[in-house]
Amino acid sequence: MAHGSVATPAFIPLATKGSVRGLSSREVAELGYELVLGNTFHLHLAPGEQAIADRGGLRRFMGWERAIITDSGGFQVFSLAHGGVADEIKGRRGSVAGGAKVEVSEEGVAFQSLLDGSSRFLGPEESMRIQAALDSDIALTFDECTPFHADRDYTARSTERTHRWLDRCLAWHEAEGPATQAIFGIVQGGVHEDLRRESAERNSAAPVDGIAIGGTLGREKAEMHRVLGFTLPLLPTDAPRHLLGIGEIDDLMAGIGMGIDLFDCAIPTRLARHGTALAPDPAGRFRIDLTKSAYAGDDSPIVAGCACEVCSRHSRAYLHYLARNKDLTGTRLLTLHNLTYMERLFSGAREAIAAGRFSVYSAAVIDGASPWQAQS
RNA sequence: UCCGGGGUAGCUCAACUGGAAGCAGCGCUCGGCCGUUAACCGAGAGGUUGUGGGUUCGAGUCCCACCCCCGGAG
Repeated sequence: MAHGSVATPAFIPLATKGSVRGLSSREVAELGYELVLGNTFHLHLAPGEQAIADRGGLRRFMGWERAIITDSGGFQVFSLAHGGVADEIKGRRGSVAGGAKVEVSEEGVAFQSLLDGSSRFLGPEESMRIQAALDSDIALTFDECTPFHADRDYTARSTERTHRWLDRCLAWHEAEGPATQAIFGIVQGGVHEDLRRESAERNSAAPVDGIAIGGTLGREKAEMHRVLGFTLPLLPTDAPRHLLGIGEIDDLMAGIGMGIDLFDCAIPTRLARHGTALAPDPAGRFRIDLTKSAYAGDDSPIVAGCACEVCSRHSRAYLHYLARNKDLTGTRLLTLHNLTYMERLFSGAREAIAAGRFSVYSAAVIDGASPWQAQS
């Protein structure tokens, strides 16, 4: 890649709107990350791709010297219609009303801007043009994220359309896109094996540099594992595989075990802003909610033995106090811890893989060992 | 001491001329958060309306006394 290599498997922090929320780009680099994910949709609405291009592209704009991958915006447009994306994609009924007008056609997606209500349109060519202007190292093709509640017939037609969009993205990129920019296709198909197979074959046959897996992966973790289980073997082994949006620790271990190279997720940064720290606690879903009053007098660090700045200097009591007060310093500290923890988890996985003992490492992590404990 | 204003949920406050005490904000407790509409969202608990009398079918609302708080005057 033009701006550095990425050791895999890797976790990719989200910089949706051009920043890893709460941290400076220098801090993110110092944590060891080599790739962050920006978003076409958000950056198009504000400040606009032209403004970013005028400032030398997204990397220079946000002061990040390493590589950037940009999501195509398909998922975001989808979220406009469905409101609570997580609820919809996992088959729950969303609590937040969607409401925004979104019309999907063969051409692309017409919608109203959340910022000013203006009419907007995003299609394969627009998405690729914007990603070219952002000058990301890796662009994702424009797709429709199939909802859990879509029936098989809709999912089939949607996936077919996403494939036609894939061709249009590649055509635009070949004609006008930056030669240095890599392209990842996206496998859709919902939870249906035959549709996933068709989509995997379609993407594998296309001249892409990597393949991402998107769309709903089912309601339960077991179903996600099932879908990944029959999808991954269909992908070429010589190109990076990116599982979009998945980031709970047990799922990451499972995904790495199945051969996924890249993961991006809002969890470490969002949970941090909501007062929750990542921790080696399977019973607590690998989270510790520091806003709970139980931590008001807890002098221990978030995770004993964690070498991060936060755990080496601050107590749970202090972080509890900061979180209760919605103090920005608390937000930053928890973000630093969570991203440090996630990177430790992945560097541990890389070492374990190199040593041929990933299954042991993974089992230990899922069983409640910290990354450094699982390594030994 | 006098005049005025005020005591309703843990806090700050709602409740037209007396008619079932509030979808109130904050806080608290619990849930949620997975290609970020998210420093966010949802649910719940919580009141003998300062105290004691009185009028009334009915009083947070009116009357009397007292206790606190705020402002002003002496």
